[in-house]
This record gives sequence, C-alpha cells and structure tokens, in this order.
Amino acid sequence: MSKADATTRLHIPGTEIEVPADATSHCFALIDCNNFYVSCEKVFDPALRDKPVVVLSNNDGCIVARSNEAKALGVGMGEPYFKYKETIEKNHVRVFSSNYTLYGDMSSRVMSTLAGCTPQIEVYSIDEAFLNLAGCEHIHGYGSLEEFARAIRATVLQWTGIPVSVGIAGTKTLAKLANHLAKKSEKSGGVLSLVDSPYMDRALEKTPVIDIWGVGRASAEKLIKLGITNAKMLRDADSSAVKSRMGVCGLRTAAELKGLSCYDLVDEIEPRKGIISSRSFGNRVETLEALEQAVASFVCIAAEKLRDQKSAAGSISVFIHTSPFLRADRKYSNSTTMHLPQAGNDTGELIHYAHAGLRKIFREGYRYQKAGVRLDNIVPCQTVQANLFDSPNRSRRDRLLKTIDYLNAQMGSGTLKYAAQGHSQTWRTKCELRSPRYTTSWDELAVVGSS
DNA sequence: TCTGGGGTCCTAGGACCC
DNA sequence: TCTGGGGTCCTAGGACCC
Repeated sequence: MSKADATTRLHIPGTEIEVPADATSHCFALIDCNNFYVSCEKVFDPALRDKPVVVLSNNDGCIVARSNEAKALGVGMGEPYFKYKETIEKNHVRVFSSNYTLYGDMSSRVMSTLAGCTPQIEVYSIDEAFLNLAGCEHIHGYGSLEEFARAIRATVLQWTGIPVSVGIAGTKTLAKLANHLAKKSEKSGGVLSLVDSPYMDRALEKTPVIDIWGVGRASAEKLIKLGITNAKMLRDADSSAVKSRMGVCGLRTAAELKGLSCYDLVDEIEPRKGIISSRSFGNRVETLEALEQAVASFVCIAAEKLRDQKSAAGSISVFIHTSPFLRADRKYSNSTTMHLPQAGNDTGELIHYAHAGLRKIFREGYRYQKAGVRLDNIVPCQTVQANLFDSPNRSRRDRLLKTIDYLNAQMGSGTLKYAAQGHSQTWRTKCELRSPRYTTSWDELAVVGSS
C-alpha cells in the first residue's frame, strides 16, 4: 500500500523529522468520557446527580476523579485525600473507593458503542478512544463531521449513561486539544472541531503549553524559559531549540500542531512488553517474611496477566522502596532483575526467582514501604546486516547516507536510529533498526558526519 | 599519515501518558 | 498520622564481541 511506503520512508536531509506523505489527510476524533469514574458511580446511583462526588485511588490515598461540582470546590486531581478532607466533609462531598471492575465494565460498553459508529477505533485508555472519522459523515448521511459527532455523543449517553466530549482535528495532538476546549466551552455542547477551522490560531493561543498532549511539567518549564508559553508559539517555534530541549518527541508534537500527523491510529492490541504488579503498604513493613509474602501475591497477579495474554517472561524484576515522602537521608530503594534460564509463565517458578531477587536486595536495605514485581517479556529482536561499505575512502557522512539508501531498499520498512559514541579519541557510529514509528533527525547525522 | 568499524546487550534514568 | 498503579518510549553510556 502506498500509505505504508510513505510512512516508512527515511528522513530527507534538510528536514528535522520524518513525516509521512499523507500526513495532512487524516481526520481524528478523540472521545473522552467526562469525569469517567464519577460518571460510572452516578449511573448506578441517580441520587448523586448534581452532587459533588470524588473517587479515591487504591488504599484511598489520592483523589483520582471528581465531579464538576467537586472541581468547583477546588478539589485537586491526583491530590492526597487528607489534604481535602475538611473541604470534603464541610460540603458533604460523596466519597467512593475505586471499583475497577465496574469501571472496566462500563468502559467496554462505551467502547463497543463507539466501535459501532465507525470502522476504525483505537481504545487509548479506560475512558478515551481515537476514531478515524475520514469520510464517515457521508457514509452515515450527516451533513458535517460535527453533526455526526453530536450523534455519536447522544448515542453513547443514551446507551451507557456516560457523557462524553469529542474533539475533532487532523492530528491526534490537535484532536486532544480540541477535546480539551470542548470540555471547557459551554456553548460547544461537548463537540469541537478544528478541521479547516478559522479559529485554529485562537484555539492554539488559548492553550498553555502544559495542556498540550506530550508536554509534561519538565518540558513545560523549559519551554516557558524560552518564552514559549502557548501551543501556537510551540507550533511556530524554531525547530532546533525545540529539539535540544525536548528531543524528537518535541519535534513530533510541534509537527502535529502544524497539522502534520505523526501518530497514526493503532487499532491492533499488542501484547504488553512488561507487566507490573505493585502496591503501597498501608503500614511499614520491615521483615523479609512479610515482604516475601507480599511479593508472592504480586507474582500471582502478574503471572495470571502474563498467561492471559499468552506470553512468557524472560526475566523478572523485584523492587522495593521506602516512602518517597521521607527525608532524602532516610530514603532507600533497590531493585534487581533475575533472568530465567528459559522463558516461562509458571507462578511457582516465577515466585522462586522473585524471592531470590528479593533476598538479594533485602540484605542491602533496612526499611521498606513498597514492594513490587515486574515481568519482562521476550521481545523479538530485529537485526540490520553490516558490510554495507566497500569503499573506505568515502567520507563518513556520505557512507551514512548510503546506509540509509541501502536499508530503505533492503528493509522496506523500519527506520534508523543514529547516535554517536565516543570511542578512544574518535567517534563511532551506531545504527540500530527500530520499529517503523521511530525516526532519526538530521542533527544527529550532522554530528557524526562532522566529527 | 589521520588512532577501525559494526554490532549486541545491559543498565539506569528521564519524561510522558492515563 | 494519612501521598496510586500501570504503562510506553527515549537517551546515553559502558562492556563486550568479531
């Protein structure tokens, strides 16, 4: 298919990142359930309507969902419960411990409703999905994308009781941004499209960098120091400045804000590359025996998930750490990875290795509050053949470009990652084949070429 | 003249997402 | 006093192999 060819073509000198040839022809919708966990609770108890409600994390430690009424009281997302206890009691906020079985079930109902609306859907998280809306409004006989999106929204609400917001745009990052604005704007009615929108610049201007999908706290701080405070400024920023602060991810985000799609819809569910089962203990755990018991039960959970996805673990990691809120000099953490002689998913065997790892790291520490276990799957490894160069007199840069041509021709898919590694007093080039999504940049090649 | 070059695996940390 | 859990990807350096 021509689309596959376009997405795998390697970087062309002079541009910062590779962008697929059809990057401007997409139409994504991001459907996001409003206050999802709270909305689930409200479905099952209509008396909660218009009441302030919050849902707490495991161990009732943090607030992980808030109704609009609770948000209005200033209750923060991801904040520890005890900080807001007073506000919550004073305002008769209803408090729920999380019920992930219920949320998982409601999520499947929402997702299957959405799947019935369009042929292509990517379930992005428990409460979000990307849809490919290209051409859909005509198939279903609607006059516009927005009209179609409003119909989807009404269907989900009617069939599941869950209110959703819809953002529509040419890239995933812009669809996220549109969704964000749809949630904030009263008059949007929960649907906002930035496709061919005269308000694009204004929408970007209104969005602070921290609210951009892919920009977290660390990058936001760096961008603000550069004077880049909103999405429009990031879109129009100098690429090399963005690259040096945020790496290739930053370049992709900036490209997506320009309307060049770098992230495609992923509609196949890949097996997990690692499985983590970990828990904070309610109280301090200090003996090896207690930790062994905890680790054994975590391994059981992880091994079951492993068998569910029909994988086998090649290694198992165990980690322990004290509360992250202790003073620096009281903190301790340690971890180890045990390699299995043969990949497996037998609980007993995995517990055996996990315990061996735990004993190893326990000797070095003194007090632990958290313990967990992680399984790493065997990941197939892709290889690039060497012996690409026959003429040793060619300049390095020239040879690298030859390599790119060669691999383009040979592999058909996949892209190269280049890095320079100091070795003796000279530079060494490294190239690894990675999955097709990753791209290289001219900057890196230039460093190698000029050294 | 010009220190070799290509490649794998591992570790560890950082950043981001929900 | 009380601060979640499960993920992905990227970067960089080092050891080691032929």
